[in-house]
Amino acid sequence: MQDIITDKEREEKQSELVEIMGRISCRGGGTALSGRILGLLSFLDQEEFTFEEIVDRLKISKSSVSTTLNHLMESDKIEYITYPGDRKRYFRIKVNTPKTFIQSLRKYIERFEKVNRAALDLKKDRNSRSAKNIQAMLKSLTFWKAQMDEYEKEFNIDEL
Amino acid sequence: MQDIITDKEREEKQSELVEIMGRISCRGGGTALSGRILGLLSFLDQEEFTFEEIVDRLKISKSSVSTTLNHLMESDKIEYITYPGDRKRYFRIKVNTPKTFIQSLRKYIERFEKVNRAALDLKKDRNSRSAKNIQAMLKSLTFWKAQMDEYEKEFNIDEL
DNA sequence: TAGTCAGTTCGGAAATAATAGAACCAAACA
DNA sequence: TGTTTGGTTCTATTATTTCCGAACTGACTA
Repeated sequence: MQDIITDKEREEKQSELVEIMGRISCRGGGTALSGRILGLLSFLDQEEFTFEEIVDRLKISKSSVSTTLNHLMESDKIEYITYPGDRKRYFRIKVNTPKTFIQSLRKYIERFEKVNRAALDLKKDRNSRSAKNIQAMLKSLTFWKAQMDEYEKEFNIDEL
Repeated sequence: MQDIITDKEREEKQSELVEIMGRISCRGGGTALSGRILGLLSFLDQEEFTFEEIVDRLKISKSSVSTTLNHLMESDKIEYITYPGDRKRYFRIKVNTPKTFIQSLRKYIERFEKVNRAALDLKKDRNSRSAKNIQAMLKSLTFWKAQMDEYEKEFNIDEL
């Protein structure tokens, strides 16, 4: 049964989700603030927000918005567009963020793998408990890297 | 060509890796200290370490070691064993840690999925740019959850 | 040329997290 | 009974992160 919901109610609920995103984003490598900005650009019905709108709606300082927007652009999570005769930048989420998400995870995994491989090479006894554990770990890391390749193949959306 | 390496050199290199683990572990949800403890228990040739040995080797305070060891045990990364007539606890890494690693990731993904699904439900226009982006995201989250199931099946080592 | 607009940059305050220090405690033991 | 061993717990201290305010900048505009 579909509830009838007013636009105002809808927006309130959306704003709640924005706050939740802020909370989630702390884990997942981001600040509360970057999470809320991502939520705003993603969850509201409005598709593009100016700098000022973001400041007003989220009630965060211009400086924080400025630095956070730049981080989010650097990490390819958002982008902005402009309109002729309008100085403002209109920010919006960049489509298909998940790919970049995986890329940073891959980097982490690769680093981890490297250290563990080095540690294994230094082991006196490769059949020791801890050496075997490292081997098991490396095996599963290999699994995940393969899965990532799979993923990139499957979701390989055309880059801009 | 295999290099000949003395035990001393080996241990030095292993200790270096322990420090690197400390650095890596910051990302990956842990403290530098917990990373170093994991490295110590995992990378050295010695398989079991007492509380005191950890304190001495890593030069961190008893209190920090105590709390960190307890965290690591809670999150199933390490365990200890005892020997009759010896009060000391002998700490060692718990085999097959990777599984628990995936479990925490899964929890995060599920939370993220939930918020995004809620946001999608609140969208006025499901064909809007941001709505489509959410849909794409959800699709890839589904992919990863399936991959995790796959992983657990493949690496399903017998629980203690 | 002065003034506004749309931000950026710099310094620091506030909050939070990580680590240490010291006192404490329970079990074993002399 | 007092003392040592093997830790724990509670309270600082220190470091780091996050965020803000205020001053600044460069492009445009009146």
